[in-house]
Amino acid sequence: MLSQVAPSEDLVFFRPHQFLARENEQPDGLFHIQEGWACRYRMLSNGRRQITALYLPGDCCEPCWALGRPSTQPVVALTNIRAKKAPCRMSGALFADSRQSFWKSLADSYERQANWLVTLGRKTAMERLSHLLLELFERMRQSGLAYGQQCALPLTQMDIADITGLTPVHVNRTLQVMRARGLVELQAKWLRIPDLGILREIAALDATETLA
Amino acid sequence: MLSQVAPSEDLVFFRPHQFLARENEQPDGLFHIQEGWACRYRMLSNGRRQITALYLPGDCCEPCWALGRPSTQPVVALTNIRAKKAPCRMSGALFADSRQSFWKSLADSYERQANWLVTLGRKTAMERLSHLLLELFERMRQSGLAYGQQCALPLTQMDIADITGLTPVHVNRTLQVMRARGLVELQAKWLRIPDLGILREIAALDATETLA
DNA sequence: CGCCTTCTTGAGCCGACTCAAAGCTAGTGG
DNA sequence: CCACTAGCTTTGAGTCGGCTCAAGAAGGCG
Repeated sequence: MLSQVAPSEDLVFFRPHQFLARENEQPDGLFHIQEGWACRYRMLSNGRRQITALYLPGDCCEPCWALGRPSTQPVVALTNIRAKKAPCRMSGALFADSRQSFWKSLADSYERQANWLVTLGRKTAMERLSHLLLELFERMRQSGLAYGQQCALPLTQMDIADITGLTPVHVNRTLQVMRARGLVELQAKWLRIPDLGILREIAALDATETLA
Repeated sequence: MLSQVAPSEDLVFFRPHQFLARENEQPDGLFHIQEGWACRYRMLSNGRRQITALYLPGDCCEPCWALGRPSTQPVVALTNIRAKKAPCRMSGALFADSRQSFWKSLADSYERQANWLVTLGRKTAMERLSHLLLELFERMRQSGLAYGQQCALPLTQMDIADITGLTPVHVNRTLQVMRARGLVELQAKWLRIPDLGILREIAALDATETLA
């Protein structure tokens, strides 16, 4: 992957809670995440927080930056991260190679956001959690990081609460019900979904939602 | 803008409840809305509905279609609409003229979605309504369709409920409180905001949210 | 071992929901 | 001009899903 030039400054690393981008900052490059998870979020008064995007291995962070705007929400590492930094300019010659994949990641990201509007606006706690776990499993699977019915899931219940718009306490209680019903196994940052079809039904997902 | 060919078939009209696009359909063109309002939405079981985007006069419907995907959510007219249909292909010569404005509308739409994730996930009924009314006023103003502190707002309370993730009954009661406090005037499809600053505070909006 | 974060449990509360009915309003046709 | 209708708005009363506050248990790590 690294050419003979192999600019070592292309590879960047982050630790949990470190910022990949701050609010109102014009990022100087896109991150192609090779390992680790990050998220974009916004804080409100009262300490309320809402996570508005997750970046998993293989993801581009953040597609919208290439449209030439400052980042309006901070992006922070949730785990240790290894990423490759690419220049932001769409006109760049290097960038032309990955034009297709870039537009795909932008469209995916856009569609995921639209799906989450539906979930946050209209769904119950169990439907929200089912949506999240299915989406994460599916994204990990497409990156070749799922093993059978399982994958890593390095989120705390508080992170999950801030994605699903719930409180950590209610996430905990709802997950217990789901575990008791055999819908998911989730412990030690590891997720197993015994039956994707059943969980999809519970998530009240549209047949067309790809979760990719 | 229209060349000497001036194809009259570029102009299209819709009536309320008519579809601009259906689910899983590859739209053959983008609509530049000249007059009227439309929305994108998704239906769930139990008749639950969530609106995921609004298209106002001056808006491009739907930026994401140009990225070459079938529409995953239907788009329907909320009022009478007059629009201009443009070919979808980004490579088109005609399209190059409006490349800048297209990317701007895509980025705006993406950012509005991210802002609404925060509102639907973490905000109270009054904060949600304040966010919506401010955003609509601001968008109308930028299109030159606001007059002083007022603008048209051709939505029913049920539409508003489906945007804000509330029930029509609760929208009604919350609007009454807001009217009683002098925060907004809203009647006969007409909106007046006596004090934008106060409403912005109540909306719990981030200082960086442009609402454009 | 001690510290810190995360997870779990309990008890009480409240914002928003449901169900149901009545009052408006605008448009239609006689 | 008025009756009729359909859709929208308003009101009331009761319920509930998810929240808050608080404390304790279980990990993980130096």
